[in-house]
Amino acid sequence: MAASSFLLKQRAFIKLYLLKFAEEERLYGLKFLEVLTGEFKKYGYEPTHTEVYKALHELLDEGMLQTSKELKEGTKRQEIKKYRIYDMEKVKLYRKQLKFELDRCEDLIKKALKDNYK
Amino acid sequence: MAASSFLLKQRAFIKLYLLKFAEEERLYGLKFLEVLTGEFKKYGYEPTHTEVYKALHELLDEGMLQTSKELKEGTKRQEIKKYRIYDMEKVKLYRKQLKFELDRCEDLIKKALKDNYK
DNA sequence: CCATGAACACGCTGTTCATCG
DNA sequence: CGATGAACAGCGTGTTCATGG
Repeated sequence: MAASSFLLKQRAFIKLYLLKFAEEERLYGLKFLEVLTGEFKKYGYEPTHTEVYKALHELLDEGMLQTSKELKEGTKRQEIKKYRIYDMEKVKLYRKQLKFELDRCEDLIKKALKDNYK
Repeated sequence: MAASSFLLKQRAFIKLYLLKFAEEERLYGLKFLEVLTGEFKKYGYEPTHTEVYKALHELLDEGMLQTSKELKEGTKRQEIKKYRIYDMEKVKLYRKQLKFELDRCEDLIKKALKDNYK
C-alpha cells in the first residue's frame, strides 16, 4: 500500500535520516536540523525546524524512537530532548519500506533522464 | 531560482513528458494520459486526468505548446484538442532547467540510498 | 538567542461535479 | 461513454506566533 503517489515525501526522507542519526549519536531537535542542513544544503535542500519536529513526533508515535529530557552541557539550565532508538525491529521494517520507495524513485528519475536527454 | 524545495514536483515531471510526446506526435488530453499511464503504471505511478489538463494549460500559458480543435477520426463529431510545439526555444530552455532539477533529485536519492543502505 | 511546539496559511494534487458531442 | 474543464477538498509543508530557559 505504501507506494501510491509520485515521488517520496519529504517527511519520510527526513525520518529515514533521523533514525540513522539517532542510532549513531544522541541528538536533539535543532541538532538534527543542523546536521541535515550541513548534509543537504549543497543539494539545494534545506529542511525547516518545524518539519524536523513533526518527523520526530511521528517517530515517537510510531514507537521507533524514545526521548528523555536532559540539561544542555555548558549552559545554565537549558532543557533539551534527546532521542534514541526505541524499537530496532520497527526501524528495520521502516528502512525496508523506504528502500523500496527510494529504489522506485530512482527508477523514475533515471527513466525521465533517459527518455528526455538521450 | 528554480531549485528551492525538496524533490521535483509532479507537475513539472508531467510537463517534461508532454513536451516530448507533443514533439513526436499530435495528441490530445486523454491520449497523453493514456500514454503516461502506460509508461508509469509499472512504477506505481498513475497521474490523473486533471493533472494532465493542468499541465497542458500551463504549457499553453507559457507559450511552449499550441493547440487546435479537430474532429476525432472514426467517431461522429467528437471534438478534441490536439497539441503541438509552439516555441522550440522555450521548450529547450525548459528541458535544460528540468535536467538540472532531475540531476539534483537523482543525487539526493542516491545519497539517501548510499547513506542508509551500505 | 536557543529550544520546542502549536497555529496558521499556502500550494500541490486528487476527487468530484458540470458540460458538451 | 469519451473528452475537457472547473470546483472543491485534503494533505504536506513553510511561515508565524507562543512559551520557557
